[in-house]
Amino acid sequence: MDTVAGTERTKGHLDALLLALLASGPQHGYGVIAELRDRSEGELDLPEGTVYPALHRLERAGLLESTWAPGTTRRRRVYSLTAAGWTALSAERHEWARFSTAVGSVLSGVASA
Amino acid sequence: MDTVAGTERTKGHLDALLLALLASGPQHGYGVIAELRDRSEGELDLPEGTVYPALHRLERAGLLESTWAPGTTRRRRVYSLTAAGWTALSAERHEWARFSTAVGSVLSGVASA
DNA sequence: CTCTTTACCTCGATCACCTAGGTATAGTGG
DNA sequence: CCACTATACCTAGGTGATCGAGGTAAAGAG
Repeated sequence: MDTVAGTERTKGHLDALLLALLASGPQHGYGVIAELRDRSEGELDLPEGTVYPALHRLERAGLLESTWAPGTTRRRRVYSLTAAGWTALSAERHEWARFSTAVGSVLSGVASA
Repeated sequence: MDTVAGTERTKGHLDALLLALLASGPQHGYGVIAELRDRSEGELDLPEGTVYPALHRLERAGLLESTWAPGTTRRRRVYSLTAAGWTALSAERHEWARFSTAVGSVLSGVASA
């Protein structure tokens, strides 16, 4: 079957995913993709063309910072959260909570009126 | 504050929301918007420019059918699920479950490797 | 008789995301 | 030693979902 991304959309939650993943520690682009796949049990398999530009954008926005990995054989740009990134992550988590609760209650057919 | 939609972010789950809402019974466009708002406690406040075209699209796709409400004073196009619509809803529910589980486990920082 | 609410509709812009393409290095099997 | 695969990075441009803005009309409220 189709994993969510690849054929489908990450649906506006890309930033949250990237920030959350980098909350466990610095990671480079290719590694981010792999870990996202692992943690979601294959469900989230984002293309490079999605992830790299997003990392650049988050860095420009001041939520991430990066350095070329020192002492590594292969060239790797390693990203980590800035203070602003942690704040943003917190906001994203709350938003996800609100959003998923809202969608969940509609999908499960809860009438509130 | 910002509700999720309006600033956007319903991204990709629109069909699921509309089908799920109509699963509780036939409803017209304006009513769909209002009920979505109620059931999500104001969180999902979708603009008409989003909902009406989506209903038309779902009808063209054979997932919904509509009639002009008989005996109503005001003109209302009432939508209800077709058999295909119920099937699609079931699929959408599963997909939401998989997607939200995946995002949830990334956001909560679960390492599976 | 005006204002607000209900109720419908569509065009066009925006922007997030993906596809497709490209570079280069390190390890592996023959 | 040479091809192949995996790692690792990157971007230009297309596409399509969603929304903003605008428009019509009838009904109830004041």
